Amino acid sequence: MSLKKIAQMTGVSVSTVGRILSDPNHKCANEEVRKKVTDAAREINYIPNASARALKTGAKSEEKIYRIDILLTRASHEMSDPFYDELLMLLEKELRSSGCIVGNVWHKAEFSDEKLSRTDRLGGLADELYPADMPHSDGLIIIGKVTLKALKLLKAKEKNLVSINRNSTNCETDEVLCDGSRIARTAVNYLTKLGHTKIGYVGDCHNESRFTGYQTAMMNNRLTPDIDHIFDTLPNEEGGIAAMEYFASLDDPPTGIYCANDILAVGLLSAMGRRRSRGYMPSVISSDDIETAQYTKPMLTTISLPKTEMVHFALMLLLDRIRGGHRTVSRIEVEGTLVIRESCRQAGVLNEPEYYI
Amino acid sequence: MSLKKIAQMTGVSVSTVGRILSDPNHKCANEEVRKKVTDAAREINYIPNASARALKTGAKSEEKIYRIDILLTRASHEMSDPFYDELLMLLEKELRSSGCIVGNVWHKAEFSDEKLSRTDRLGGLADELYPADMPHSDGLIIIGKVTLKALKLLKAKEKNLVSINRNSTNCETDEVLCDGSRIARTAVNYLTKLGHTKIGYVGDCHNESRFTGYQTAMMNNRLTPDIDHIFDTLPNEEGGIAAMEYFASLDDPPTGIYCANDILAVGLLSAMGRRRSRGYMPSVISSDDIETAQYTKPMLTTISLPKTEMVHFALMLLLDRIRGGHRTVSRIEVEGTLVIRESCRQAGVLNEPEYYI
DNA sequence: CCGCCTGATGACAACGTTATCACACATTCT
DNA sequence: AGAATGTGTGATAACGTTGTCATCAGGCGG
Repeated sequence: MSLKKIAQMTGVSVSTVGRILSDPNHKCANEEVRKKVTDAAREINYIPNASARALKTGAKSEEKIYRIDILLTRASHEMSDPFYDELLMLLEKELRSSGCIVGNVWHKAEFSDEKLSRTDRLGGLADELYPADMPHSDGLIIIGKVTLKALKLLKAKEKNLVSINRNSTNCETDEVLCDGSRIARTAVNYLTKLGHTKIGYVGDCHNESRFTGYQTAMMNNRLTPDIDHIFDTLPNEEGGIAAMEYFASLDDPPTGIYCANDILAVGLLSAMGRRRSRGYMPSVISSDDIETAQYTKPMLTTISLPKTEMVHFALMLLLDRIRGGHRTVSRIEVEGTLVIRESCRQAGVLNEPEYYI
Repeated sequence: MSLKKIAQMTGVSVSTVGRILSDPNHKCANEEVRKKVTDAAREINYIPNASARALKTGAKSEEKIYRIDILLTRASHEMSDPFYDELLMLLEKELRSSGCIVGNVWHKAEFSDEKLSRTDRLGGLADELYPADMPHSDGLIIIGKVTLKALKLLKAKEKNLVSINRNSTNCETDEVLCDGSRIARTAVNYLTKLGHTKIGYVGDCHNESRFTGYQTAMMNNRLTPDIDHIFDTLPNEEGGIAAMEYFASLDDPPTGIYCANDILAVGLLSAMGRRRSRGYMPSVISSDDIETAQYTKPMLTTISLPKTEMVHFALMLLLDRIRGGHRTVSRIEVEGTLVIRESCRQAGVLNEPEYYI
């Protein structure tokens, strides 16, 4: 399979074999040796190694190695949410193991914060990411939400881009997403299957598909959500704590609570631990499945988003676009999976006190 | 441009640089060294030499050739719709050009016809496709609708499968689809942009996302569809003809008509040709973009489904599943594109009579 | 005869990367 | 304390090819 092999077969040097087989003109060697070598080459069906040849000659490689940039954006209230960091980590891993190299990694809030989205500010940032003179990377993967304006500015600079997000679609770029509504429904359905009828919601109530999912799931189960059981808050740990304190103060609190994301539930559970004397220990379910969900007390039952697959698909979509496999805007939708741990109990059964030390 | 260069810049060995830059896990080196190296790499815009890498690692680069089966199903009323045949043709082409082998190609109605979906009948068909002793292909691509029961039986026999469809999701398997509702909205929006306010619908009105899309688009444009302008029919050529005859008989017919698919529009246009004496020549738009849409008179304006990309993605999804790239059910959604030909005119302007010879 | 050219050949060093080994050093266990 | 384990490194050897050089034989003119 190599020049060396042929050299051994014929008893001549590697140099001679290489010379004979690579020179198109039949002028470079003794006729007798040449025949011996070409015969041997034919016999073992010799195919020159393109990589080695390219390496030596410095020519273009057969398979290009792509350089991919990453932009991680989050709104200011999402700063504490580890979900994005986990995605980022997995994405870098995926890039490397797919033979790509990680270019610039930006971590910015300005692109997703509405209040900062004045065009000039955004233009400045887009220029910062892609200065006129700098050589481009081959593509950009955006994690998190980006305002429409910012997206258009970015798209003007870099047309190979794909975004990964918890949910919601922007319809402007290739995108990997999870149907937030479906996720919420799965969560609520699980609570009802456990017998819960008074099911609360904690999280953002505006422009949040998980909230609408909660509503439809309640409706489908013929339950009408008590207005007092809906706690509208920014999705962070403090919000969870506040929600717990609020619910515990109610005369008729929900027995099951769906938190729009894990970090809310983490806050809620920690508050529950501190308040265990009150005896109010509702079942809690959320969605995302961040790392810490395995280490709460009780361990958090949640709808797990397939983070590994999300970054996998994002790269797949991006590479396909770079290579010209598709041209129209495309979306990949993945599904969440219910991961049952400890934080949900049958209705009427309190969570075990020993969890809350 | 090489590891050596970076090694010189940072003062560490080539080995360390290589290890840091190619190891997917962040765990292989001192954090300080790692930062120094990655920074230097970024600075000189390092791109690994693919040839060298392939040379070193890719000595064993034999790519498996997969054998893929195809199942084309259609309901009895869809038999005349060439959309599926075009998908099939493109899919076979895509398979071949991707180095796959086309296995069995079945063309069956039984799997999608509800009335035939008795379990024993379906079990028999699933057995026919996959007899117990026959060696499996590597995967199956389904074009068209399949009843849920049939899908489950098939899935039991062949777990690598993906389905391609006009719209609607089954949530059971990997799937490539087009949002029917969005397509209908694009079509209706185009008609309103041309000034039409009396917009009719021709097609299936039950369980058809294109119909709901028509309705929401009308609502969004503050138009209330006249009940007389909605023609409920099976989506075939006869239905289009019948619709035309029906609309022409109305005192106040729609000036623009959205047909749920091209084959309806083809029928409608042919009827319009024969009836031109009546002088009723509405704008007509539909969706799918089958081949014949280019050859009607007038040429059909339609929302084109990216058929090539659909089959491309179907194979991509299937191969990724076969190779273990993802495990949860995933969906790829593609978008239709408005293709403006001749069949839509400004409101108030009749279609040119010369089109209808 | 010597020196010079020519043509054929082999030895060897690159190309840039990754894999293997060995070493130094820190940590833990017996 | 000493041994066993684990960590971060660097030196080095491949991978298959091509380019550079040295060698060697033979032929030529001087």
